[in-house]
Amino acid sequence: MVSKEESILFSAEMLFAEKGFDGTSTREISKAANANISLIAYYFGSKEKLLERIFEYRIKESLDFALALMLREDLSAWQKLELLMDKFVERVRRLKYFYLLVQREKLNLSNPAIIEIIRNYHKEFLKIYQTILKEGNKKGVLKTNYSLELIHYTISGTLFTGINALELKKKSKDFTDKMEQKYYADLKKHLKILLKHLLGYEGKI
Amino acid sequence: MVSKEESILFSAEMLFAEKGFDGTSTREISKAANANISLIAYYFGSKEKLLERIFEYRIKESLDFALALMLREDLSAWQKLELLMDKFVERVRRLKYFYLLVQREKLNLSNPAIIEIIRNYHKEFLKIYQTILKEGNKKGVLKTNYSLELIHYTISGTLFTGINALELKKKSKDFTDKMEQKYYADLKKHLKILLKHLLGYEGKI
DNA sequence: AAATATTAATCAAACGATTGATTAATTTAT
DNA sequence: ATAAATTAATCAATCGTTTGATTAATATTT
Repeated sequence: MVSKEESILFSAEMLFAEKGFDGTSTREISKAANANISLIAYYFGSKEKLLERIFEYRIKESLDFALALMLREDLSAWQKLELLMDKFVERVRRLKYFYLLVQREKLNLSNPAIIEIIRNYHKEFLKIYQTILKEGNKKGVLKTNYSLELIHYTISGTLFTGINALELKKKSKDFTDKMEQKYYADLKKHLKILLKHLLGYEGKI
Repeated sequence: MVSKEESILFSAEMLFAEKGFDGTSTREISKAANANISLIAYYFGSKEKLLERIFEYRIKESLDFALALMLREDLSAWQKLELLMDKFVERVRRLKYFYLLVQREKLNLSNPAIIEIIRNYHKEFLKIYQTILKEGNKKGVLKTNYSLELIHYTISGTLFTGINALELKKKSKDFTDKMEQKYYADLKKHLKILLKHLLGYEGKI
């Protein structure tokens, strides 16, 4: 049982992701959420602030999983990176609407509050990389002289571009579930290979 | 001296890129183009068809440069790839509004005509990679067993993600022209390193 | 060469529909 | 009975598009 407030939030997330912020009307949102249109103002203040709330809601939980991973002591640095790639892919897959929204807003850069959230998210993500890499560097298995920023662009760029292209493929009728499974498996493997090369990891993946 | 038709086309390209299709009104476009609002219908039929015309206009010239590069006989396969990376970066930089638009529409997938243009563009680009790689493979300097599609996702994903992040950086006052120059140089280098690893190139870059 | 007809380009004004937001009234829960 | 949640109705503003008229240039006929 979800409240009207949550219903509006989730409906808006999906609609904003699929049709864009300006391409989605408050009436569409309220209809999809089965809520009266004035409840948007009642719970969120405005359409714009509803968008901001979606970001706050999702980002809050977004870095936690990476942070928790970083602190695990039963894994080597490289194992952490491998797991990070797997979990990152799965997360973007599970929250595809939200990450579509993130990509849209990265192109927009019009809402200052959201710009700040994205900036901070990026910064925190780099920190996590850095912590893991320092650990791997101490043991001499990973090199850290390569630009972390460029590595991050490649990892997230490959992931998002790959998943967007998948959405295009899925529009074809002859694209099966099995093919989708393989697609995600290949993508995960590819991300690890990229990291292996860029970080000079010599072990098996 | 540009005609009103061109003026509308270029103004719309910039506005659609910066504010999105739905975020841009026909009145804004006509004002930016210094043209009467009815000229949009007169020259293009509708706002939607104006968007399609922008794609047709830019895509037509877009593959030509890659095609011409592919046919050059004075360059080795690896040299062609290096040049392709340089030119690709420079092109996206020069036509940043258009490539912003492309990224937006890759998230949208609502206009069938544009979906088809993007699909074809992607297909043609893969062909060009393939032709160059076959040539490099014949001489044994490049391996071609790696997925071309994944390589393309990584190259274009890295490029677009990098350039989008640059736009975010440029919003800071202390980001100088010199830093931007270095940023682009580093990005080009990084793309070549990615290719080198993924294609198993052993020579110097 | 002059007069007429046709075309392309441009304009201000208006169209009906939809937009995000707000009001005041009503229902529901505490 | 008070507070919180929800509703229908309404607001001014803006949306994409269309209209009918005007200008200037070109083509055709006399």
